[in-house]
Amino acid sequence: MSKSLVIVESPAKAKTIKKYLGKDFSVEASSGHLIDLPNNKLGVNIEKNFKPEYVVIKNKKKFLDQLEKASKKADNIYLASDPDREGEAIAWHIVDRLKIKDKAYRVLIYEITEKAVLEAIRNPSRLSRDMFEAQQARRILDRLVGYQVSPLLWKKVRRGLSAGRVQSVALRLVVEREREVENFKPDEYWTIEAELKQLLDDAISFVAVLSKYDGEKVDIKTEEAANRAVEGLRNETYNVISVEKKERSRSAPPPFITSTLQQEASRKLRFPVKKTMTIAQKLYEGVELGDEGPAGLITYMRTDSVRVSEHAINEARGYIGEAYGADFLPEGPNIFKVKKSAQDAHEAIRPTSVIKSPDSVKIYLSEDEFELYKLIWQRFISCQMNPALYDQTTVEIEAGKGLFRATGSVIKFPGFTIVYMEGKEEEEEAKEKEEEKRLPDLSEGEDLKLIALEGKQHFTQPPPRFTESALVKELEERGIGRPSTYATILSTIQDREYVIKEKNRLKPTLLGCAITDLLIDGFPEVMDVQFTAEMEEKLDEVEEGSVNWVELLNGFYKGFGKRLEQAEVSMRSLRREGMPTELDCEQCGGQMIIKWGKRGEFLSCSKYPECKNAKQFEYGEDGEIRIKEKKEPEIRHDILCDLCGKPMVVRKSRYGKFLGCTSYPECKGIKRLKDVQGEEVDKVKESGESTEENKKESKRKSFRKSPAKKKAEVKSQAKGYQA
DNA sequence: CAGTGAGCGAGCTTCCGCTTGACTT
Repeated sequence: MSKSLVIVESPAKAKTIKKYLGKDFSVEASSGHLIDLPNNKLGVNIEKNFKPEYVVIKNKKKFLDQLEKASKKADNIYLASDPDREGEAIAWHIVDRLKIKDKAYRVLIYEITEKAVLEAIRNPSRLSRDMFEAQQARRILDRLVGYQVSPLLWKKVRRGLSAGRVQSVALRLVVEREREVENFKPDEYWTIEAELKQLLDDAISFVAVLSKYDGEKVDIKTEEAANRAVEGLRNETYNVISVEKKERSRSAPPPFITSTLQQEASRKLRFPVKKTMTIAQKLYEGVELGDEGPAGLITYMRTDSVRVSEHAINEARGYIGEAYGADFLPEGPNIFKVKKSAQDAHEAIRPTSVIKSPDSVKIYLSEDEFELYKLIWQRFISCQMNPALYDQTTVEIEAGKGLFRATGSVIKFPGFTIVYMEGKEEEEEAKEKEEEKRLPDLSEGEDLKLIALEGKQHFTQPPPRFTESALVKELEERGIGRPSTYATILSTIQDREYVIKEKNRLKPTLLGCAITDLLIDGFPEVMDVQFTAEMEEKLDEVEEGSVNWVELLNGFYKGFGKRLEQAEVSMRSLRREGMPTELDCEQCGGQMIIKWGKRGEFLSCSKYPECKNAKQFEYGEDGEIRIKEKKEPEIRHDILCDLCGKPMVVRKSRYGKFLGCTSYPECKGIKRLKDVQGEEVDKVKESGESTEENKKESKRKSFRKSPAKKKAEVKSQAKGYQA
């Protein structure tokens, strides 16, 4: 009997698939990519048709060795990495490295059900060079941008900065939103609201809003105009002229994909994007369920598709029929359309088994795991349920020249909302509440009693800053970034101090704004939000075999290479000009800017040389700038240097204070404080103080580095001490 | 007890997209 090896990406997936296949199959996982461009250099030979240099990724050698061992025992090797561009490249690199072309087959598994897996294994194909080359082109393009523009920023702005096709556009979106907020001029407007009720004794009141006056749409800008309108309408008769009832239905939202899961977990559970992904990973990999043993509770959490396996739909329909009754179960399954740009390699995020209701597994989960699982479970069940039905009533009321309007909405049938309601952003939520008010049963021609009539002042609102998940939504809609990278994009732009979180919303720093402006100026094509979409179109052509991958890169580099050369000379140097800050100069009121001296960054007045104010500073927790007041050295004109006769100055060392010559380093004259005038030696006190000194010492050593990197250096130093 | 300061400047930073353990603190 011949032995077969199946290679997948995820170890959790390997475990599941193993159960479906017989003992003639062994299943191994690659744990993602094994081969990549080198980390420490460009690794692309631009002159030689962009020839890439491939190396084994650090820490991945053992996975490759493991695969090699397993492949030697196998007669057939099925490469079942994910059925998308990256998966194809993973497969290609493995075949290439292990030299197993003769016994290698490609297998495309779209859903992890027994039936689908067996069928996929039964229909193997060959690897696709075109698809691999599309991935290679994508990879090289990103490398060319990232590894050539970033060094430009080191040179022009500050060390450690970064730029890239994805992160720089994400940053741009945040910066542009901020500018919309800044430039927003709130407009005043007024609404006229009438509180009315029927002429019956126990009638309940409702509110109608003036929509037209004298046949014109209401547009009131000032308090005076509002008062005039109120006065003109106060003594009119309020008469119902039309009552319109309409049935409205709302359909269930599709099951989760990565971006929508992140949004809902953020709105409903207040989870940051990263937390959502960590918990989802845990639910996917498996949770110990008492006697039952470990089980993966959800399908794969990094997906861009709303597709659901037939098996899962049937299971959900069975559950809905039983738990909620036939009224809630549609005649056929609800099918959702997969976005055209989706790679569709995985199913939607759903429970692996609907039977495992949130409550039935609650005791095995942490609070957060339970909440996220409940969210995923409910969303999935609800997506196969009937729409909710509402009765919406619109009433028009005439009062002299004024026409008032009131709307109300009553739920008739809850449908899917009995299980799950989609979360709303604060702004939307307020609006919806307005619309969901009840109206009394009114009839045409009926006169109403006016209880109150008043003008209400409003202001138009600026667009809100992005939350983390709102930015992910925006990126996803524009096809920028992938489910596996959304969380890292957010950390990157925050780690670089391009963006900070303020009240849970993303706000660009001055550095972020400055970098964005430089990049838009120097690389307008790459910074265009359309760039990725256009790149994807061309990658599709490479996949189809109609365009060669080198051709694609040539086309891109023709313009980009020129931009690089240009930017090298013409990009503004913020190192020279100074980086703007929020701080004002205390001497002349001008703006303080960060400049670069021989000793690294310092704060300088932008009016230099007219104003010579300068300050030392350091970066605090959130990248904010903390001024270090520099003490003027205490010059002792009464004490003179033994060697050259100049005055001496009190200096500090790690051992305490001493006197040094003012003309150091030309003159190295030194005196001890206690030797002059019998003064007390200002000794450095106990150990606590001296470690404080040591800290300062190490900080100064690394003050030229970006704060994010400081941590890394402290680590490597600690290692050095131990060795 | 002895010794201390300032500054030069080597080598380093970085991308996007797959995936998890392997690290110390």
